[in-house]
Amino acid sequence: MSSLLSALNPEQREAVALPHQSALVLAGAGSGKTRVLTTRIAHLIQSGQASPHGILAVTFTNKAAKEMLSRISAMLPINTRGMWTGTFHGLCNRMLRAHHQDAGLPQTFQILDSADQLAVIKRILKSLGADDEKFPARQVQWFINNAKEEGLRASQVETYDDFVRKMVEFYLVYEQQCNKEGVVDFAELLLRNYELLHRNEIVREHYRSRFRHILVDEFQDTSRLQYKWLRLLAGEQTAVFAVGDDDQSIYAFRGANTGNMKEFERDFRISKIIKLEQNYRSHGNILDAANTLIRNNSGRLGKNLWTAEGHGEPIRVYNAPTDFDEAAFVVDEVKSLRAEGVALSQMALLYRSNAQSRVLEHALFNASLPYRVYGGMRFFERQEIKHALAYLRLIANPDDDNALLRVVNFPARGIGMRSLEQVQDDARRQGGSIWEAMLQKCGRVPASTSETEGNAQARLDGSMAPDKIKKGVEGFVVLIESMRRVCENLPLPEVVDHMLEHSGLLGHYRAEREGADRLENLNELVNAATSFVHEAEDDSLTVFLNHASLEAGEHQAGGGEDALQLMTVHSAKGLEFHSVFLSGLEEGLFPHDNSRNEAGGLEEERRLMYVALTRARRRLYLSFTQSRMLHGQTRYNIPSRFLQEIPDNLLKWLQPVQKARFGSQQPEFRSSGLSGARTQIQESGTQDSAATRWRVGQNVVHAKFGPGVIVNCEGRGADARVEVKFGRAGTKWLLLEYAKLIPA
DNA sequence: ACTAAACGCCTTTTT
DNA sequence: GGCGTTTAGT
Repeated sequence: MSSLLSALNPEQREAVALPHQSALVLAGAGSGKTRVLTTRIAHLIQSGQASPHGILAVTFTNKAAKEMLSRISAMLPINTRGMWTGTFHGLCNRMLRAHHQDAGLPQTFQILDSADQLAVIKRILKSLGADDEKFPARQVQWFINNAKEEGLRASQVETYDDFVRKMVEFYLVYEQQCNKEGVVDFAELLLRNYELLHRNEIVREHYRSRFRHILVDEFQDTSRLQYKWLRLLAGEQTAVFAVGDDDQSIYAFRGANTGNMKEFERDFRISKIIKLEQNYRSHGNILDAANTLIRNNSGRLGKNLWTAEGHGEPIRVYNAPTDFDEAAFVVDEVKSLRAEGVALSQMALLYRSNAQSRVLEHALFNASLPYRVYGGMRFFERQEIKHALAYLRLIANPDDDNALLRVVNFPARGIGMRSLEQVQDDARRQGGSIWEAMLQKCGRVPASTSETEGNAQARLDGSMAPDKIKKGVEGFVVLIESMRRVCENLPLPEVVDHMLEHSGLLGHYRAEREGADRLENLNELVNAATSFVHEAEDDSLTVFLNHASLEAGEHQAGGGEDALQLMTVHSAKGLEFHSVFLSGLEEGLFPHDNSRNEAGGLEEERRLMYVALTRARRRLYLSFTQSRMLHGQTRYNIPSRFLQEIPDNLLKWLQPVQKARFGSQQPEFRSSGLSGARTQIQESGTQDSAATRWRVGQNVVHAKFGPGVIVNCEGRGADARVEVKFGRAGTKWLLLEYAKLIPA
């Protein structure tokens, strides 16, 4: 038997050694999913069934793609060049670039990230004079992306009422604008490529005969369009090897469709689903918690993880009074874990939403613990970086209106709203780009009409001071032109360098009080360009800019060091750590309030919780707070229902250290373990119930509504009433005289 | 006419 | 805390 296969368990081996046919592998968390995928590829190559050239592998993040490649290289002494690996978006980009003409795109087409897209939409809405109360830009963005996800162009969307008609109108203008500027958004990458394959038989057959093996990681997270793309790309001779876990589907909000697994089974005539259920990652208690929790979901494909390891440690639960205390608790535990010899990089702090990271970061910073934040404000999404990228985009293609508008007056160079609107109007009238309009304004176009145009303009806008306008605009035009000229034959890092200095960005941030971080980031951009030149096959500016759009999250300053890992639960998927801290387990936060209205929202939140739990190998901390500062307001919360879905016997409740002297107690808890912990804490503080007046933040139990927390107090004596937020019954005002509230 | 400071707004998760 | 819009100042 091949040495590749000998290290696998029977199910893994079966999957890896499958003959040339499509297959679906249902792989639980920590069951060796990536291992199966990479070994399969290595096996295909080693046994001569495929060459790297004939393999296409789709992953969900760029990180995963890199990981996959490095693991394959470790198994086989071959170069993986020729193999196509990457995200759906990355692969589509690659293919579109190779066939830009067939796809109707300029060679240097640029990619809009979500923020760019939103900016374009806002601009359009403004120019159309749309009512932004009735048509918020976000909603328009959502509408457009959804339509694209459905595979629909503006002309194809069914307009059944005025509202939709309006939306479609925006969509249409947006489409035209993007085409004019030669930019594509994320959804467009997929749709364009789908249309290309659909329409163009030559291209389609080319790739069909080339890629006889397609492997898909995280299949449960594919969207409808992505699935349709796969189906189009896979010919009769193609074996599609899909690996996924329906319990870890956490991207429904961006179109992921677990139903694809069932469709895949049918469309690709899958005879047998291989299930990987042995978990090699976590100890028993952690796995039991995850299994019990996820059983509350309906419609699962069914799967139960088991481990050959022992139960391990109990799951530690901590109830903090405030988010501040929660962070302090995490810091303490991290310190002692480190003292026990656990590397910081083997500890993760997970949270539901990015906003939660700040308190944690603050505490870690003060404790001088090195940490690294993933996601959140990504490197390529920082404003100074976006400014810099905008200049680079203009160097690559000055017709990029979006980029131009971003930096035309940044740093300030005397181009105000007035003159901008003018140039924009001109551009619209002529159907050209803003850049072209600017060139004309400055009399820089030798073309036939330029002179008369310029004069006509000046007359039209007689009320303005044309000289002044021209001055600012002209300065900008000269700047961009000179940058383009100088950078034409410069290597990429020097282009960046030159741009940073001459655009005035460096000067601007040097002069700013709080500009140090930004300067550092800009400097890091030069480094990013340098390493890009070393790694990429094509190191042109255009490809670098694409890289920046598609891999916004990958790059970060200060890698290398042993540091604590901070990230959202979403970005933790696929990773594992010795110890995991999951913070903010509160109703409204996790599960998040916004998920309540969405169909299947709660179940998705639960899968998210499942993902979080299964990241831990050895130790797992769950924490929640009674009050939390969020968006500048204090919120009072009750513990997450997910805590109650974990069996009590797996949990160990921790107490604030300063209370320890009271305690013989490993406290005994009532059936709901939750209120128990709090009782304990309160009793050690103020035993007297008379002394504890009703106060905001107080946890209470109501006979009918169950547990809740006081969020507001009002009145005295007989009129005294409190506003209580209940877990199940919502928020209510209660008269203290009548409502039988019990302090919890 | 342009800039900078001040105010009110929103804030889930990501390619 | 960041954003876009409004306002006051040059």
